[in-house]
Amino acid sequence: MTRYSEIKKILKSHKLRVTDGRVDTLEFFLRQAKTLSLKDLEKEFKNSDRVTLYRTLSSFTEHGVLHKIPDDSGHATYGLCHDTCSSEDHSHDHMHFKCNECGTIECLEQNIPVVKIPGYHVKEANLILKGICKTCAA
Amino acid sequence: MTRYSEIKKILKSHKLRVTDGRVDTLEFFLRQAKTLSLKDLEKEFKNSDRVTLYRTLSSFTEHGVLHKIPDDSGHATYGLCHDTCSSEDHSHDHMHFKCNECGTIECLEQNIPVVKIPGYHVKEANLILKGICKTCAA
DNA sequence: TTACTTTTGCAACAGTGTTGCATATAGACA
DNA sequence: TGTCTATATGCAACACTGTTGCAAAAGTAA
Ligand SMILES: [Mn+2]
Ligand SMILES: [Mn+2]
Ligand SMILES: [Zn+2]
Ligand SMILES: [Zn+2]
Repeated sequence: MTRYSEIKKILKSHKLRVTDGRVDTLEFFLRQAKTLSLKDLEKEFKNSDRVTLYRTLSSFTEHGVLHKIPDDSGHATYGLCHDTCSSEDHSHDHMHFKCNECGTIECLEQNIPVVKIPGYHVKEANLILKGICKTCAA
Repeated sequence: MTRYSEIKKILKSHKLRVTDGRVDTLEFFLRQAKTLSLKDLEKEFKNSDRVTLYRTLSSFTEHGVLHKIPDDSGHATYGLCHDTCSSEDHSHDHMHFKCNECGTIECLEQNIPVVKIPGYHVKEANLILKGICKTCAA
């Protein structure tokens, strides 16, 4: 199976129309294998419209191809979902790591510990660790 | 001791000049006893300049009167520090809770569990829980 | 009171995110 | 394959938070 047909398959399985821009964007995510921001896409696809890239990220997130990683920096970052995610079931319990040196944000394997607080209904948890990543620490 | 002299004392102990705006802002934080954003201050102090309020939050944060609470919504929120915080020592390990209904962000007593990841240097952790707060759940 | 330092108010700008709308295109179906 | 309809795209424009520069005002210490 070619890379292109694989990407098309992913898009279709998430009920997304196959367009050139979406194929390129998804291919970029798969090739980079790391989280990306709108800015990253803008740099990569200089001829593409900013708003279209923005909407690509939105629809990917909505359809379970990507998940939005909460960040206080003002730069929204996106990471690939696992195969299990769809428009319907789209949940993530893993934590994230932001490197103070290279700036990359990584999805970690580890899940966020369950926290219970008397009187509260906890429905969601976001844990972001900061420090020096494996690559930069080496 | 009057409220005003108490507030003056707090400002001075954090090496901040006592100005009308700072007294009002700190008084508001103490009275509300909850986290506040720049927007909240703008609503309360309609005659004040937005930039001045912004800088008040900045200097308070810098001098250990407030701590900035990371939020992905784009609204930076601030909470009072404990008495122990100063310009020098200004650390927080507690988690925060954001209510999906009333929108308030609370500082929780509980500290964030320590997470270790092989190969990484974790220096900071931010855990934000979301759901329904005690007041809204009742 | 004076002299020095910091804060304030105003204007202006930067950056991200977001919407509306006309046009182009993908996917479905005859 | 050609036609139709819903969706995606490109462009312009806007909303909003955060941020800086600078001159005038105010705080503090001598
Ligand atoms: Mn992730
Ligand atoms: Mn707090
Ligand atoms: Zn790194
Ligand atoms: Zn609530």
